[in-house]
Amino acid sequence: MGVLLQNETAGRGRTSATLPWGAAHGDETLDAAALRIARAALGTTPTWMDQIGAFGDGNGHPGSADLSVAFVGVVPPGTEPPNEDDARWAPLGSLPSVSSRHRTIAGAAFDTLRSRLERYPVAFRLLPATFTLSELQHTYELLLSRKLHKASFRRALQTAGLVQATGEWRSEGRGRPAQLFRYAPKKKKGPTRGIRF
Amino acid sequence: MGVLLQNETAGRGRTSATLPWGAAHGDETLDAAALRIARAALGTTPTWMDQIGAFGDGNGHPGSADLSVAFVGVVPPGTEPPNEDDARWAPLGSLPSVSSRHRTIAGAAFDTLRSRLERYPVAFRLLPATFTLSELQHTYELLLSRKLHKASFRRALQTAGLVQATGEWRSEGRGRPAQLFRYAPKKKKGPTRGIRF
DNA sequence: CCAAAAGTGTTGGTTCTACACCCATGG
DNA sequence: CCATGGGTGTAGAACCAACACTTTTGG
Repeated sequence: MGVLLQNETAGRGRTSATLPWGAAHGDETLDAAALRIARAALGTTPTWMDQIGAFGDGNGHPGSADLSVAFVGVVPPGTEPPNEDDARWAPLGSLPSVSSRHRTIAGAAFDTLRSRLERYPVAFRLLPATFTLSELQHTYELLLSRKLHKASFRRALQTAGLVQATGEWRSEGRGRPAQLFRYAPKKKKGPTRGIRF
Repeated sequence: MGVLLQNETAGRGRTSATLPWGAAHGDETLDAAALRIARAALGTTPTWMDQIGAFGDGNGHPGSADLSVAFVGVVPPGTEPPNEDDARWAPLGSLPSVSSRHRTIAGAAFDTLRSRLERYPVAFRLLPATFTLSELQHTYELLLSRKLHKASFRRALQTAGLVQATGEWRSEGRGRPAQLFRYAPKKKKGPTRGIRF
């Protein structure tokens, strides 16, 4: 679980880190601009993106663009940026030398991702095409920041009908090999769950 | 369930309707600007506000501010804008002569409100200080766009411990009078509910 | 054999939904 | 009395968390 940071030379040889950013062109939508910037920083297309929101603290001078429209995107693990000098993955917990606004945005990105997770199966976009159920569970545990019970997790997944067994097995070092699954949602009508206050 | 629209004179005596809007001052935060604009249009302070997001379709000329940062706010029913010539409530279903972006924003506002509802008790901000349980249920049904079962709704509310009976009763015409309640949440820890895919 | 990780069955408690019913009021 | 809406009890189903257990690999 990392955040992609870019190195910037801020004059006199000093470097600082920022989230990937850029200005929107005059004739493109916000989503298109975000996708373009993400691709440029990452070298590949994110498997999922969504807008977080607009951030502005009012500290800008008139005339300067004191407004950031932030987006979140995710990629499967192992994705590396094209050149390590310009961009690198940083752990979410410790973002070194990042402006306070970018720190706020990174936190909000995590919140947005988590809230989307409870409504759409975003977690699968964070995994390769085939994955083990333990990997899926660990992804959910990372995003939700809490441990999940193995049997309950698998039963809920079975009920939701979102994955399909491939028949392949992968040995992960020690222990019994795990079966690989792929994301294959069946359009099922959830019968409108209960209300939560 | 209405949307506050403002009348604007668009030259040559033609009028069009827009969502309340305004430019942000250089030295105020986005939230402060939204609050200021909402107060000006409404005559009173919304009981709840939150950002929806940024909207821009790339159709603007360079130099013009082709970006809208939208907010939702709610007020109890019966709130009337100061003068009916400038602003009025329009039903959400039929927004006459509103630009496509503002139509998009109005729809997104409803979605944002609904998604916040499932996480925070926003519905109470749409009601007066005291209300009947049926009014509360109807508010939830409006926001969720589905019927709720009366007994289940009240049981869930009881469990959540969010309301307090006032002891007052109100006769609503026909039928048995309904007891009035007030919003009085007790800090209770929900023991981390199950997972939903 | 042993440790480790995958995968499954069962059980008891909680929560939800739907039904049925009683209560109080206006007409 | 009756229609209407408020308010409550209960039973069956669905759900969930925890435990216990078996299976299969590497060392």
